[in-house]
Amino acid sequence: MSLRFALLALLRVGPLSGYDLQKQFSESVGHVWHAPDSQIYPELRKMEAEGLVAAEEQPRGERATRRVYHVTDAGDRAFTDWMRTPLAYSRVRDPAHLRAAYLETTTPAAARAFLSAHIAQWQGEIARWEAELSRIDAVENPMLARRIAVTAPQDRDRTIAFKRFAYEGLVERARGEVSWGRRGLHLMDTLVADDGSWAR
Amino acid sequence: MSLRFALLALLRVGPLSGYDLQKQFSESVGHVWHAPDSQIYPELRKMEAEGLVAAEEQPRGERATRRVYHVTDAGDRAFTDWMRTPLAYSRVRDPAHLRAAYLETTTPAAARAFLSAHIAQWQGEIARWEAELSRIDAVENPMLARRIAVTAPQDRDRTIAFKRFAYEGLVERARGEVSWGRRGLHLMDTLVADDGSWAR
DNA sequence: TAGGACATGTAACCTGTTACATGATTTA
DNA sequence: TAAATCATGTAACAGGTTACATGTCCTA
Repeated sequence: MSLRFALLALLRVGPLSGYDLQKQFSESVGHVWHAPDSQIYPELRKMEAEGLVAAEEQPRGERATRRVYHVTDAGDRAFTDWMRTPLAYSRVRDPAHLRAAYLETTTPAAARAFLSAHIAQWQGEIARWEAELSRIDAVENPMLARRIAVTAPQDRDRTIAFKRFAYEGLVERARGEVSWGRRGLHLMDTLVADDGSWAR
Repeated sequence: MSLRFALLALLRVGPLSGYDLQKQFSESVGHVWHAPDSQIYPELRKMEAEGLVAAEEQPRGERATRRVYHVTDAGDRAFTDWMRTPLAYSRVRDPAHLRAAYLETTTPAAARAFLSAHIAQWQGEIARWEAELSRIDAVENPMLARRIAVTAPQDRDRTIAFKRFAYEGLVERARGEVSWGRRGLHLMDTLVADDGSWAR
């Protein structure tokens, strides 16, 4: 549902081929909304069929062509309409918290392994998002640079401020996950120390 | 993928019919892993076909029957194996942060509406989870009470400790979302105050 | 001339959502 | 006898994952 809006957000900055889009995607919006290329190409075709984007076929060498997509008026309207529409929040479905609720059913070693992996997972995400934050500050991210280039000077700060805001939110959430995992490890220490019986 | 393990977690406490399971589900594991009944019934049939659960058909009145499911040895093994298996973390796909990254493309009113809705959404979740935490402390939740009843006394603290741990994690995350949303509203104030031009 | 980047997909499958569909039993 | 609750699903579709599939062009 959101994929097409992520794609529109990128294309609104300027036309891109499916291939370029997919590459830019993975190092910009992809940090917030992951999508593999096998999903991007068909989605672009669907959006084309619905008139949200239009493709211009460009010859590439002798035989090959590439399809360069741009946003149509209808696509632009779809994007701005979506931005005004309340978000549909999906119901919680969280494998990590599901498992956490039943850690007493496994061995202390498995419980600790789960918690350590959770911490490592989110530390990895923090590293990625913080790197992205530095790139935002330095306007090093190519998509952001292009976006800033086509943005009126008085609007640039806002553009950057919201990118920062979004990524800071992700980093904070990830930090929360890490500290939750650490609390879990402490909990393990107290539970195992209090009661030597827990080992299966 | 996780649905069957959520179901097994409940059934390990004792046999339940699909209907009872579905009711208990929504007020226990369902807080962590939502699933509608239209998903639960077919999943139980699939699990039965795979030998993870077995059903006993009980007559109900003159004509009707109900199928009461219990966990088989294979099902128990599947659950404990899953508890030992590293979790597969799925890639980030977060509509709220996606939208947040592009708030400069909409009106200040729409941006504020989005942030307020985000805050309200997570405050609602906090209320639900905190209520559940009180029920956990009072051992009022029927599934937890049954679970405690079949748990050896020295293991009860652990069982409760991990339920608390899981729900506390959810509450903390939700608090993070609320404070992120509030920061967003403050950001709006500074951006709109600094620059009267932002209104479309 | 070989390898890496460019370029674009299809197919099968799983998970989840939404809407629809039906009927029996119990209780007020 | 009507309403609530018990009881169990099916069907169609949307969205996402994984694996597979194919070929061109540029550059060292």
